[in-house]
Amino acid sequence: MGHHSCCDKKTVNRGLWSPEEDEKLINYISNYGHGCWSCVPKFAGLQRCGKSCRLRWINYLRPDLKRGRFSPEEAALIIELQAILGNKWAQIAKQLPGRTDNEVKNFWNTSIRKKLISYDGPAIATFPDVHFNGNSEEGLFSLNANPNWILNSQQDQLYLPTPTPNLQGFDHGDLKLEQTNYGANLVQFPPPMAPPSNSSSYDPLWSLGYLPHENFDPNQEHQNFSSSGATQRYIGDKLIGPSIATPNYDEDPLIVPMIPNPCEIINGNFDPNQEHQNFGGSGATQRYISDKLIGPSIATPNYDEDPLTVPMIPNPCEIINGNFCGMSYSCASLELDPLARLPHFPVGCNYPYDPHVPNNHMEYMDAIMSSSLPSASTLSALSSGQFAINPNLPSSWET
DNA sequence: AAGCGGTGCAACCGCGTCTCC
DNA sequence: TGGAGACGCGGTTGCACCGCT
Repeated sequence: MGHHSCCDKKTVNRGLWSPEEDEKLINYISNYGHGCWSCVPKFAGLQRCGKSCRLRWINYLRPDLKRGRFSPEEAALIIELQAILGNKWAQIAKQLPGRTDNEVKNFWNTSIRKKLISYDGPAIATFPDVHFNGNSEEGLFSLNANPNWILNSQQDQLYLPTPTPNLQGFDHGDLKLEQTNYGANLVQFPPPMAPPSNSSSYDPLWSLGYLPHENFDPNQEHQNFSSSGATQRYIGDKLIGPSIATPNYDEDPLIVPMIPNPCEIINGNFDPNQEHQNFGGSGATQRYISDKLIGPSIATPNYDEDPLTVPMIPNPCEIINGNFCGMSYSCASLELDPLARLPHFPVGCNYPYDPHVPNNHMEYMDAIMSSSLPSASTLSALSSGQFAINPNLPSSWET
């Protein structure tokens, strides 16, 4: 267990910081800035190593830190970002003003991950090959957080649950959701664009990964994913989602379905044996009885016949909150920097899932959700049939 | 009231990356 | 170009606190 070079001295204090040490560090950095961290303890009169000073300042003494419990919005954002980025706590923390990577990491490990682990069994047992950014636990989380992504392996289509009725009337700019036709829930994405140069001006349409398309017709059948197989798409020299099917829609735009939310699952009302909650339909079907997977291949939902054939998906914010209200998830190519489409979550805003709160915070969360869908690697796993969905969910994930 | 276990968080550790010479 | 030091990050540990018995 080697120490940082400046920490080798036996005279260096370790362990908890005393108020006096804190004061010294605050005074020094307030007056001079930290500059070279290795020099800070010397000039500040601290018997600490520079690394320890840096950690103490960043994680505890910084004046812009927001202490206290994580809000549901922050928790939801952490969950979503973790699904996107994996355990990149520093990057996640950058999206949470006033929070440190250590804080986010601790919150994840103590509060969120526990809940996922407590509800892991079937998902792990059923889908041992799931990898998400090379981290099996992240894959596990993705499965649990979004347990109802259904991919038609034959058509290379990723079926995502439809929006909940709560979203009726929810207007994403020019995008109109049509609840009664699953095809209408496939949102069309034009070719990805660069984010606005002024990142401070949040454009919900950009964050959602799409722009209004005047030719969008929610009733057109071919708004499903193309059956022509996976198509590679590039932005510049960047490969975008090699396993994501290119939809045959006006020969160009990406079509991505919206994801609904699983009130029933979260609330414990989900019954996998109920027909409308199955993922049944044409093609091979996966069914669960209790927690056992019945049938070897991927379900193909038949949404045309029964618009209620809607797999549900948990809403992370609701998971944290212990209650649930619906909202949509949208999907865009995640090979773009997902954070480029993520706004900073407004601090102290109202809980955006509250359907009674008529503000546009829903869009923030939608932006988050839109970025939380599987990465290309996950989609590859989906398309190769490596895993499917286990509808068994905890009856309650109270905070 | 005391013991015990669980929980949350501050801090440490090791390693990868960056920067400078 | 390579080496050394500094920095940043993710994983882990240890301890204080709290609730339960």
